[in-house]
Amino acid sequence: MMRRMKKEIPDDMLHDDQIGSQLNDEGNGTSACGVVLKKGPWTTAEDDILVKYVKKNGEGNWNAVQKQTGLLRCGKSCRLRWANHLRPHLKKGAFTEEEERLICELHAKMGNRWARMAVHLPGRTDNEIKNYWNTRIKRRHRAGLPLYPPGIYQATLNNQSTGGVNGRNKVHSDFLHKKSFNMHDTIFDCLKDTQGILPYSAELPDISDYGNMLNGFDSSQYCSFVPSTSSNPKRFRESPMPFLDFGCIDRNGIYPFEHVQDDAFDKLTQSFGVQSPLNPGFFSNSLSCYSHSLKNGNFSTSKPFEAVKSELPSLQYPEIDLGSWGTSPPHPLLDSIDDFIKSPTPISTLESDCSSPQNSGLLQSVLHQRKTPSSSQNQYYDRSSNSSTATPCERDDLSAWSMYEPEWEDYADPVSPFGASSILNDCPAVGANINSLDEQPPVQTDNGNMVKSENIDHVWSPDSENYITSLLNDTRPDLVLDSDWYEPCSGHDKNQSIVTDATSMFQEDQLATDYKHMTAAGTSNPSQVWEFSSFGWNNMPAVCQVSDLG
DNA sequence: AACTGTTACAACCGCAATGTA
DNA sequence: TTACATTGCGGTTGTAACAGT
Repeated sequence: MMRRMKKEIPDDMLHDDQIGSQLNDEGNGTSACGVVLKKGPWTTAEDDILVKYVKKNGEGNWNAVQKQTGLLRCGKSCRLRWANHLRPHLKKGAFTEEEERLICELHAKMGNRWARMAVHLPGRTDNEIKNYWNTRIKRRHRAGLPLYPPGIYQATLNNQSTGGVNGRNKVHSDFLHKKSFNMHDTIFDCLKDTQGILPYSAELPDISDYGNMLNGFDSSQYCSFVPSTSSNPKRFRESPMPFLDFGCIDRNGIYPFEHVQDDAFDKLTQSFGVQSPLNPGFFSNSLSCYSHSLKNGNFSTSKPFEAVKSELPSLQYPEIDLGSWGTSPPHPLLDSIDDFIKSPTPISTLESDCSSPQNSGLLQSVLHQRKTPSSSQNQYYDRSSNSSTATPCERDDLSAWSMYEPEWEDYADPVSPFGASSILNDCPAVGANINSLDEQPPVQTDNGNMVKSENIDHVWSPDSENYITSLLNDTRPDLVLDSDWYEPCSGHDKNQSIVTDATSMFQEDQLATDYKHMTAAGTSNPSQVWEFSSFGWNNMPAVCQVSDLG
């Protein structure tokens, strides 16, 4: 990676506008003593002051720096400067190949948890890693390459599948994580106004990622997603998904979806200025599917919404940390999905209205699409027949992961889920070397400069059926009781029905397309690019996380 | 040489978590 | 228990340096 050394800025080169305009921790650009604080690049003199202070007083109490030294920097800025530049044993310079590989692996596990990643890279700061990764994202996006090197994804899956008793649910959790649910705030606002209630957030499917999923299957694009309008994902985690007023839930815990108020969707549509798939018909019909399914399935004695939640295409619940399902705020509709999965209720009775040929289920639809020779993407995903025999356990060299094995559960990331299409698109090629960074080494240009290029020839080609099967086996072995669970009339009606019911509402490509348009129209910022086919490049979720650090 | 686009880096911002009086 | 301060984190932005045209 090309590195540049930034010039140190002498004291007298700072402009006036770099002084005092910063909002410090007190929020007014001044210190507690009313001193106008400076912002912008640090000077060597300031560094010296800070270093001396830390040597004398140790780290911490950063707000005291200004008070004791007169340094016109807020405590936060001092801490950052020290942590990222001044503290000893910082490793400067380009990342080594080993470090780059490690970052990829760590990101696959942790997502955008830079600070935790930095722990594994001595001398490197979270900021460095973050910058590196963001640059990598742009670079690879531009090159049309998958973000993760081959082997990362599957190895991660393998690890999580064997990484502990908690792996199952936690992986599932990541799979569904809300971070990938980035819907314009307007949705929340208008619905909140209408519904007046912000129901538990976990029940609603992530429409955006159903779109992602569909498009993800369909697209060779590696990833993309709807950008959040909130700059802080933590905020988004808290954003409920108030599509429904669960105050209407009946005493059996079943939500009568017919009660979804149409005007809520009208508002929603209006907010985006387009006719959207989020129209009343869409939701009421789709949700009614669930309702009927649940009712028909005699879910009243179980916890229907958990079932729905879990059996949606394992993809999106706005805020779910399966690792903490047991500790989530109690909701009458939420409990362990396993209760449902293990329910003695004959699954045949769960056949819903959605199980019509027209609504045969997202996964089935996707699989069918994959099987269709005319699929525009088949070329891309086709791979040798022997690849289809590969199982997660057979794939890749997992040695690179061994060092993290004991820590798997430490890196469950409720923030960085499996992305729907990320999962499906990021599948490494069979036999790919996990140690490969999927990048070409720097190429020397005519003038001798080294330019890092992308290997555009690399193709990740998951086998749809085996891949999804292994995926679900890895993520929800309790769900996928057999590898051919998705096969119609395979005798595994239960599983199929579950998935079918859960995914039927989003199985139409047009829906995803419409919603894509809707979201695009909904942004107030014309320059903001809304991508829908999968995850966004500037906010790539982890390939997987297993559990939360807690 | 001028311009444009990209990269790498530094720093800021807002928020949440944690600590403390 | 609560209010406030501090710390930590991740996203975003700004910009210098560089590459290509």
